[in-house]
Amino acid sequence: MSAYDASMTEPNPFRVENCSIERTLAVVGEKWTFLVLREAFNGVRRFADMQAGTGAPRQVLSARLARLVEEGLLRKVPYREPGSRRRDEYRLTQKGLDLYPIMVSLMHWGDRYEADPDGPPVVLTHRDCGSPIEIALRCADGHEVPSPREVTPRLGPGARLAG
Amino acid sequence: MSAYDASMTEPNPFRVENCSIERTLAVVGEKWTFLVLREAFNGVRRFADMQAGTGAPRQVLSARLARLVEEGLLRKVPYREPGSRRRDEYRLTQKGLDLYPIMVSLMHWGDRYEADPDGPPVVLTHRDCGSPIEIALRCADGHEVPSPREVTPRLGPGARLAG
DNA sequence: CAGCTAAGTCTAGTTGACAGACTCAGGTGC
DNA sequence: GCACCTGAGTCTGTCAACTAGACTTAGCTG
Repeated sequence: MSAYDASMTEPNPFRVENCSIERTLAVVGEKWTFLVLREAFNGVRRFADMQAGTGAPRQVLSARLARLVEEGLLRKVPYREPGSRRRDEYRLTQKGLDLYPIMVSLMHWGDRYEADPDGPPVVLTHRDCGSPIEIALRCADGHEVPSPREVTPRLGPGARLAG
Repeated sequence: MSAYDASMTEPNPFRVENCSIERTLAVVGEKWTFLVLREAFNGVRRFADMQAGTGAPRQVLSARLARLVEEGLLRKVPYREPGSRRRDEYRLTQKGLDLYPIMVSLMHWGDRYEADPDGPPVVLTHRDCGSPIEIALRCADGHEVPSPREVTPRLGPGARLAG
């Protein structure tokens, strides 16, 4: 997947029927799910707080939480406030935590193109030194890869070409 | 936005009403749009090819293309095959191209957690040296930041706290 | 048992996706 | 000028998901 020359009969010779992006989208590729995940990354764990943070209708939130638990991105952890019944919180699993680069990328693009004129509302910083966080594309040899144009797709071991 | 300690009254002190993630999601936060963008990054430009690659119903595709043009992520470029009328192709703008880290992150997460047992279907490589592409989180001082737990959010210049 | 409250579930109306068919609009050949 | 062509839409009725608001559930406490 890169910006690619279209002077071929098949516009995309890397069109696979088991595309990983599409697999990811099947799990998280819609607004409410992303917002739930955003809340989870912000440490929000309880239903009511998730609802306040996302603005999702309860039915939508309930369904998304159940789905994310089922898919293994969130797990339920029981808790009980004094005076209340036992309830569950929702916490990110490692599988869920590994979505972090996606969330940061979404934020940075929004910071750049959709933020208010005052600038970004939240800045992510390195806990140890305080410098802002960046997302970098590089190759395994350590080269910087600043643009999609310097990326060449290759068919991988699991490639199944589509019609 | 990081994995955060929840032992406070406000579960998320960085809850802003102008969240950049949410701004991004308002533009691209649903399946069909991402699939259109995937095709665009793969060099697919024409309606019929977009449709073949995404599987989107024509009405959905037409609406998404129009929206992406309106939002400035795609632009229309006229073309004409001999024997045919003038038509438009759809190409990524810089604004659209800057979504690349999101697309790569989606792919990598899918490669890791949702791919077939044979492995990823497509591997992105550095054009100049052939090594696989990676996404790295680091800070502006050059430190590696391997986990959300090493990230500290701060309110930015545009922060508008939510209720 | 009544009251409480967080986390769901329900319901009728609205909106968007969907499959399939139809239309449109320039180019070409007759 | 007309018929044919074809890629890019547009239309339509059905189905699925979202939505706002209300209601229910299920443990705990007094």
